Amino acid sequence: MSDVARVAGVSLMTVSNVLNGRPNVGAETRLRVLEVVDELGYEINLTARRLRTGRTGTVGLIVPRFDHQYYSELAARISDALAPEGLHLVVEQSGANRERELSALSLARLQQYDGVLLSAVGLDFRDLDRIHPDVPIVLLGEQDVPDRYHSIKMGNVAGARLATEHLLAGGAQRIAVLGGRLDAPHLDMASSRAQGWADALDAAGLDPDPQLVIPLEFFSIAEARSAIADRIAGGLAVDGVLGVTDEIAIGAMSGLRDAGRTVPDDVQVVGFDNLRVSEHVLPGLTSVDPGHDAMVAEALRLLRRQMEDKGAAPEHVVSDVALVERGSTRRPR
Amino acid sequence: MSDVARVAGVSLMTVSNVLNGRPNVGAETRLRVLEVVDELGYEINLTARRLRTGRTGTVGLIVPRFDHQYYSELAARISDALAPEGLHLVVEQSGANRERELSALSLARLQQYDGVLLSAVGLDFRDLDRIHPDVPIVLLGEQDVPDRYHSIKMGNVAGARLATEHLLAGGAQRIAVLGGRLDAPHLDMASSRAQGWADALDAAGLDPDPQLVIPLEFFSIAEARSAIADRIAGGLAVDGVLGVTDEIAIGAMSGLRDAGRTVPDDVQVVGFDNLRVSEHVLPGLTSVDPGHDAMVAEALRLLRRQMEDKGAAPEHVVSDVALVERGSTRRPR
DNA sequence: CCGGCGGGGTATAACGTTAAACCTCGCGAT
DNA sequence: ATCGCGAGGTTTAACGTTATACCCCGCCGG
Repeated sequence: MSDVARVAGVSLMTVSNVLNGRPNVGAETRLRVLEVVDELGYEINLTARRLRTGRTGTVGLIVPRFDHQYYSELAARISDALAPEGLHLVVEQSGANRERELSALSLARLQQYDGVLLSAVGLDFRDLDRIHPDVPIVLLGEQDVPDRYHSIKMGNVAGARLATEHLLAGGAQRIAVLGGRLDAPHLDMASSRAQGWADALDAAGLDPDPQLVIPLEFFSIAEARSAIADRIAGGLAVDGVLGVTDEIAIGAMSGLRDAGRTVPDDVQVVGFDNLRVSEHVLPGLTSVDPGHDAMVAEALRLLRRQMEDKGAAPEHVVSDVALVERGSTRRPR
Repeated sequence: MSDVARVAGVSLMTVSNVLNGRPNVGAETRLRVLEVVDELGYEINLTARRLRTGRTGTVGLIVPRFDHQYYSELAARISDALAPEGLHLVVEQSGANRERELSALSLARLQQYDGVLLSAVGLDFRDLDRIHPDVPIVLLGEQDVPDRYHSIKMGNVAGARLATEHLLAGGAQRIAVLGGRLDAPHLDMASSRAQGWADALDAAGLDPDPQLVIPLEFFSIAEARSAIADRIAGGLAVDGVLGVTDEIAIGAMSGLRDAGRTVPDDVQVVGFDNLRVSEHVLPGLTSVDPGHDAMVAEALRLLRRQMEDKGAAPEHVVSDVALVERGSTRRPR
């Protein structure tokens, strides 16, 4: 910048003023400066600007994995929603293991953003309590979180219940919850969706059979596929599967086919998340739609509120869920 | 940091030295400093460090869309590969439209990273020529790029040819290339894969029928699905489909089913990218594997080379492709 | 004719680090 | 006795911006 100033024969501040469109610069001067900028190929140093101003124009999104579709769709939605406001999204992967999660979460890293959207499944309360950043944060979450954070939660229990009721209405009696768990220390995604499943069965006067709760470690398609196929090969009787995510449900459909079952005639399948691809797999996957757009809109609203007013009182929003019926389940009779 | 220094009764530099594990700090002093750091909850300001040192420990990956699976899988792979080296990956979306692409590409933004992996489809030569950054860059690319950049290219032509030959071997005669185009100004992904298709047909003594080149705008599953269904409804005779990406091929399978065709009996389908999900759709999607791990490894090698030696001569690597056969195509007879 | 004011512009001091030079011991070798 | 040296530490000057205060000049109203 000082090179530009020298060549243009003005002061540093004038160059800065021109570049930032500030007033009190003469028209000729402005033109001359812009010319020199172009000529020298000068580009502003965002790091220095950030150090000086404290603003970055950048929002960070932290997700456990880039390659879980739910997160990549989320990232795309948020990025698109942020663009009109002149804000930029950058995405970081916190990773499966704790060490990397903590490193991504270190206050130091978070402070590089004007605001942070944190979608951290593995995270537990104590980690969150350790950090008390002055960066605006919104937790996008599946699990319960400390009250002092702003948060958007999915209607996990309600959605899983809706899905399970739909399976029951279609005639299913033995519904497995693939990827679920019942004994989690905190109410995380896997356990709250399993909870919705149990609630629906209870309400229907059925006993949730622990055998039908099939935990998964990585929540991947491949893992889900082999898990359900193995159980069936092991003699488990099943006529409905609630995948705790769409990816798991997609894996389940393949696994059921591996095991010689047809969907939806032998076994109905329903997923959770309503991913874009779910409409296009064969048969189309019935899924719980968590209201993506509303979640994103709310998340950004909470973020903006904090950016404008540091002391804004935490809000906790729970998104509405809805069931999207497709070919992997039978219409209620 | 100066607070820490004052409370610990040492100089700023000593605190800095402790925090960076530099020598020439006494054991007691080190301990005392660390205590105070903890007590005050001090966290280093990465922006200031970056301004001073010029290093960030961060690599940027710029992709057109987060929610195209190919890119999210790529991001995950790269992030995983970078972690052991103590480098951090952040991902930015350049977006579909030119304006946002240019903004993501502004030298200013790129300079925030120690290195940049650029996977920009929409980009044309002139954009790339405008920037001549001193940040190490590797182009991950589908299209031809200026020689002065380091680049990793997929074996697009070879892969598409392989796939088409496989369809021919399985007995297909009228093979559509969904998402392809032949008249592109530059050899981008869509046109180089279409080129491979044309090459294979030529070699087999068949005439590439322009009707069978079905261009797409967004390369989305939904678009592919309706495009193929519409063509078939319009009377197009087809017994093989080469989707230029796996997502397109997945859409094609749904569209074929919508049109009353079965896969692979009526129509064989093959994709390109070998996404994780492709193994698990029904039927399994035959796909061209572009050698993901090798590409990532090479990309990082080129990046490191530039980081270590600014003036390193540009290298251009083309990845090896391989066909992965699954249920969406017939075995050669 | 003077005071005030606004347009155009500049000088200076930060923002929070770290590289580099430098300082001061105490100790062992000469 | 002196020198060199290394361990432990400090001082200073950047890195590239921008906020703030300030300066100068011409013009307008009273």
